[in-house]
This record gives sequence, C-alpha cells and structure tokens, in this order.
Amino acid sequence: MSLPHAILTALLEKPSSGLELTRRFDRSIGFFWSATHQQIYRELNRLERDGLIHALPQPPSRGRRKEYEVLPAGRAEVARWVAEDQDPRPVREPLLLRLRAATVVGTAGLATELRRHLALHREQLALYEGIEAHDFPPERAAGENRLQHHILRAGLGLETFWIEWLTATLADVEAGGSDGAARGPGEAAGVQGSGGEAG
Amino acid sequence: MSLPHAILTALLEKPSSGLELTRRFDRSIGFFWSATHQQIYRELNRLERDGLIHALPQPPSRGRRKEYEVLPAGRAEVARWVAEDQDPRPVREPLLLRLRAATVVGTAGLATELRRHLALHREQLALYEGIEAHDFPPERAAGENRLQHHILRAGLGLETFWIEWLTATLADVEAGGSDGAARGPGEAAGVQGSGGEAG
DNA sequence: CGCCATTATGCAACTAGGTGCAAAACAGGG
DNA sequence: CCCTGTTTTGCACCTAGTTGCATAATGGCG
Repeated sequence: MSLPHAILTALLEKPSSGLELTRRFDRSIGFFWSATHQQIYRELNRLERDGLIHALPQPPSRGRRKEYEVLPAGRAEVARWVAEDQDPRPVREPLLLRLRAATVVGTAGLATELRRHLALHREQLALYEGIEAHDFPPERAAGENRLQHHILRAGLGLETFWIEWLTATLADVEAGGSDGAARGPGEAAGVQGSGGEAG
Repeated sequence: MSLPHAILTALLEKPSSGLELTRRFDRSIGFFWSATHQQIYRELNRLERDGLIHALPQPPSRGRRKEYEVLPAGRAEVARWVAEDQDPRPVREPLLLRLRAATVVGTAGLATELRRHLALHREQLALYEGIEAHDFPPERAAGENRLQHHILRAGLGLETFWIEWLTATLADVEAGGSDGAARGPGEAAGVQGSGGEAG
C-alpha cells in the first residue's frame, strides 16, 4: 500500500492537480514507484473521501482541473508510515527465472535479451548520472539534501549492479553456447540443486 | 506473467505435486519469484487445462496427491519465453519512498526501520553464502552450472548492495537527527527538486 | 474400527495494479 | 459563434497476487 503515501508525499512537496502529479511521477517519484494517471486520479478521490487531502475550492465538474492539498491528517499518516514496520518486499525478477529456465531448455535467444537489458540499464544509469550532476554538484556536497542524494544513489547503485552482473553473465552465456535443450526431455529429473537447491 | 513459467521450469527440473512445488518455491525458486500454495494450485489447473502439463494417471479427487509432468507444448512455451522480448520491470521500492517522505515530514522512526532492514538483508546474504559454499565450492568452479551460479550471484550482489547502501544511509540519518517535521506545514511548496527533480 | 493430526488440494472474496476508452472543459482559428 | 484539437478527469473492466477458510485423503494410535 504505497501509492497513496507516494501521492501524499508528492503533494506535501508541492500541491498539484492530478495531471501535474502524473508528470512528476513520470520524471521523478516514478523511478521507485511508477503509476498511471488513472491510478493517480482514483487514489486522489479516495484520499479526499478519507479526509487526508482536499481539493482547493472550485466548482467541481468532470474535466475541470482540481488542485489538491494535504490536510493535517494526511501529513500525520505519512509520518506514521515512515516509521511503520514494513518488511522489504521479496525480489521478483523474471530475468533470473528465465536464466534458470535456460539451464533446462537451453539458452537460445537469451544472449540477445541480456544485451538488450544491459543497454537499457546503461541508459537508466546515464539518466541518473545526469540528475546527480545537475542536482548534487560536488562543490555543495553534504548540504541539507543528504537524504535526497542517498535516494538517488540507490538508483545509481542498482543500475550499476545490474550492468556489472549482466556483463559477467553475458560473457558466460556467449561462451557456453548450448543453445539447444540442455538434455533430452524426460531426463530432466533431479538435476538442479543437490539438496541445497541453490538460486 | 511469470508464475506459470516459473512452475513449468520447476516441473521440468523435477515432476512434482503441488505441495512439493510449494516447498521448492519456499526454499529456492521463490527467492526471485515467490508464490503461495493457493496460487500454485490454481496455476497448475490452468496449465493442465491449457495442455502444457498433465497429471500422472490417478483417480482424481479432492485431497488426493497429484503428480504433474510437463508436456512438449509446455517445454516449447518455456523456450519461447526465455527468448521473448521483455523489458526489465520498473523498480518498486517503498523504503526509498519512505526516505523521500522523511525529507518532508521528518525522519522520526526511520533509523529503526533502516536498522531492521539492514539486519534482514544480512541474514539473507548469509543464507545465500551458505548455499554458495554448499552448491558451488571453489574446487569445481566453472563447471556445467555456471548459469546457476550467476543466478545465485545476483542474489548475493543485491543483498550486498542493500547492506552497503543501508549502512551509508543509516549513518547520515543518525547524524542528521531532524526527527520532527523538517519545516512547518504550509511552507513545503517548491522545495524538492530545483527543476531536475532528482530521486 | 474410530479418532485425530497432518498432508494435500482447492474455492471465494479481496486488493492493487494495468488497459482501453469516454467525456467534460478549455484554447485557438476561422 | 462554431468547430476542432488538447487538456484534464474519470469510469469500467481485466489480470495477478493475497488472505481466509473449507474439504478430502492419509497415517498413526488407542
């Protein structure tokens, strides 16, 4: 249940309309929690219904722009949520599943996918580096915005990790080259994980 | 849509019943794609209906154990999926959102959460290291199971990244200590992101 | 045999995110 | 003023994952 809190945070930073929020999600908050405009409008209505935000007084009708502002109850809810016990979400990474599948059905087409992902992660890293250069120049390091910088560093670090991992994995996949099925159908039993069941 | 393929992969590795699959998800596949037994049973029925797997001939009735096996169509589907164009899923990380929220409403309670997450990630790293020591001992490196090892290394790398990041971030959060709201309500406008809108 | 804990499968309802499309308001040109 | 394209909000439906609970079979024990 993070979307409502993401929206509250965005509105605390700056009261906005739904469409403005959508644009800010696309370019900033969405790096770590993406949302479509439909989701955002739906959630704005719920938040207003629940008394956490309110629309600035305007005769409300369908296509008319509505500017929202966070109410004290909303701010309190965000503060509560920041301190809340919340376990890290389990990793869900289809690419790793596909790698595992490739050990059984063969690696045909896998290298192409790895290369494509590598390119995408490099692109994302470059984007983050641009933001860092712009918003956190070395001269005024250790300012008020240490936390913001850490958030960005998480993005930088994750992309860097994937680039390194993909590079290493790709090298082995290209070297191995067992494109066909690793073994005939029917003999696949009991191959993976000799008790410990790794990765 | 990864669950059906995860199940197919698991069944290719070793034909199993629903409950066996559930246990293997808990201890191995689920590290990168978790699933409950209810999800697994539901998906097994769909996969059978669609002709990708079939249950070994047994008089079928409610609580009776059913062993499943992958059909050729199922294996082909997995091979197709391995090579399929599939963009990396966008990051969804509530902890980073909460950090961002903390820059607005204050960091009260945040350090505790960071410490808790740090402990959990250290635990998970230790688990992965145990598996690596057991399944990939240094003497028989570079064997047939290079790919499996890379999968595990992804887990190791991610946990390592989070541990480092949490350690650095925690240091700053504990140093800063602006536990209360960073600024009075109402003046929050236009603070975050001077155009570039970082992190 | 009768009882009970455990194994094993499964349904139903709910939550949250994703997709497609519609409709009201607004802005500008003719 | 009217038409048209764009902005802005929103509904309806769908898919996937989660939670709570139900029910059948099985294996041991008295």
